[in-house]
This record gives sequence, C-alpha cells and structure tokens, in this order.
Amino acid sequence: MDAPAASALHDAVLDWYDDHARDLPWRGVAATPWSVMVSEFMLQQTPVARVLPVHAAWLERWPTPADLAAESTGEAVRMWGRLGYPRRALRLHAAAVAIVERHGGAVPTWYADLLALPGVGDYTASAIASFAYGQRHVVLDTNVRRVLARAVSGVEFPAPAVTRAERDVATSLLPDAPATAATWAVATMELGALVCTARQPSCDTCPIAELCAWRAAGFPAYDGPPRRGQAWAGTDRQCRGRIMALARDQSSVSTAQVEQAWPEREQRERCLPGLVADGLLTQITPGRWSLPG
DNA sequence: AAGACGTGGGC
DNA sequence: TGCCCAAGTCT
Repeated sequence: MDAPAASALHDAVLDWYDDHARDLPWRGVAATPWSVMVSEFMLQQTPVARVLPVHAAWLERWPTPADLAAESTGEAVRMWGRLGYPRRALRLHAAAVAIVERHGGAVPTWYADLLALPGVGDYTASAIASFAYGQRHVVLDTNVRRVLARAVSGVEFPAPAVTRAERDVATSLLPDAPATAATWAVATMELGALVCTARQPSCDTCPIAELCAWRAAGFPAYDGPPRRGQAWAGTDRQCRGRIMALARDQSSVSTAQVEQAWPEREQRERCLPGLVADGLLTQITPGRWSLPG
C-alpha cells in the first residue's frame, strides 16, 4: 500500500476510534500497567463481556503484582471463575511472582522482559508494551489480522498462523510516532471487534469501507485451508472442566464426586492426575483433592 | 507445527 | 439446534 493510501487508512481508523472506542476499565485513566496485564491474560480467547466482572474483582483484591504473588495459586484459580483455560490463572500468578523477583514488583517496560514472563507470548508482550507504556509495536491479534486481511489483502480471513507477509504488512502500516502507533493498535483491534467482525461485518458503518480491498473485490468467499473448530463433547478438556468446576465450588472434592461428574473411568483416571501434574489440583488425602493451597 | 487447552453466547 | 467464535500460549 502506498503512503497516501496508508495515511488515509490511518486517519479514517483513528477518527473512528475517537468516536466509537468502548470505555473499558483497562483503558481508562485509572488503568495501570498491572490492570492492563491482567486484562490481556483474561482476554486471551475470552470475550470482553465475560472478562469485565472478573477483572474488577481481581484488581480490587490484588491491586499490585506483589499482592497476587503473596497468594496461593489455588486462590488465583478460584478467582478465575468460569473464564476458561484456568492454566492462565496459574501463569498470571507465576508472572506476578517473576515480576516481584526480577523487576522489583513493577510490570516490566520492555518487550523482551515481558515476553520472558510465563503466559506472555508475542501478542501479549506487544499489547502491554503498547497499551500500558505507549510504545510502538506491531500488535497482531485475531481482530487486527482479520481487518488487515480484508482491508489490505482482500481476503475474508487470514491464514491459520501469522505469516511473514502478514507481519510485513502490519509493520509497513504502523505509524511512526509511538503514541500514534499505540492508538492505531487499539483502534484496529476495536474496529475488528465491533465492525469488521468474523461472521457479519458491518460494512455499511465501516470507516474504511471505501478503502477495503475485500469489498472492492466483491467480498470473495474464503478459500484457504479449512478453519478447524475444536471438538468438545467427550474430550479431556470437557472432563477436566467438570472436575475443575467441582474444585472451584468446594473446599475439597472426593473420588465419589468426581466419579459422579465424569462416569467414564479411563478418561477420568487420566484427567485427574493430569490436572495435578499441571498444578491445577492437589491431592490432599487419599481419594480427596482440592485447589492448590 | 499441529493440537491441547474451558466456557458460554449469538445466530 | 448445533456450530462458530472470543485481545493466545505452550509443547
């Protein structure tokens, strides 16, 4: 994309964001690097609406990394509630411990230090550096990837995994000024979340409809590799989820309760030790389990 | 590098 | 009614 076109894209998206940005707690004046970090962990594969109440409860209870680091991992898992992927609670706790040990209790400023924390990958490190510290980073999440795939590449959906070409496009479009780049990152994410959605994009209200390559091409249908959904019924994940729901809601869980929650013996006898191995559960007495103390 | 890893809401 | 999707990370 040439420079004038990129500039037009920037202006349209940034102006739109100015008028339509949601007032989310991790964006407000009260937001801290820590609240941003907590939100990023919770938002990994989980919708904003479900994160909102849990995020508020976490920040109230653990206003700083040191507060969380001083708690047991089990409490973190319990407070995680039904957000899903409870290992994220474990990793956030471990990240808080690392922050206290290696960074004096302050969320690190630099991408490389962030990336070294448990549960922090390229996206989360870029997001924290950008949103919490106003730095210039390519922030490639599913929303941004979809927006760029459509607007720039003219296809409905991006490849299953981030490609070099995709990163090059995102890099070439990143505004030079750090503050503008940071706003561009949230703004493109917001556009993907609210307008350029996966199922039913609102092209009639899209600020960049006139510039969109996918629209210009007549909205060609996706023809890439099959986008695989995840099996659920009868999987280990479902079994583990049942057991964890039990453990979250009670101080401890008996073998009988687990058997009732998941009658299929072989799978149950694989998942229970699996949860213990993952640090999500501990055996407190023979035949009795609980969240880690 | 494909697959594991939770949960619930919307169409 | 199911199927698809939601600010990914780790192995």
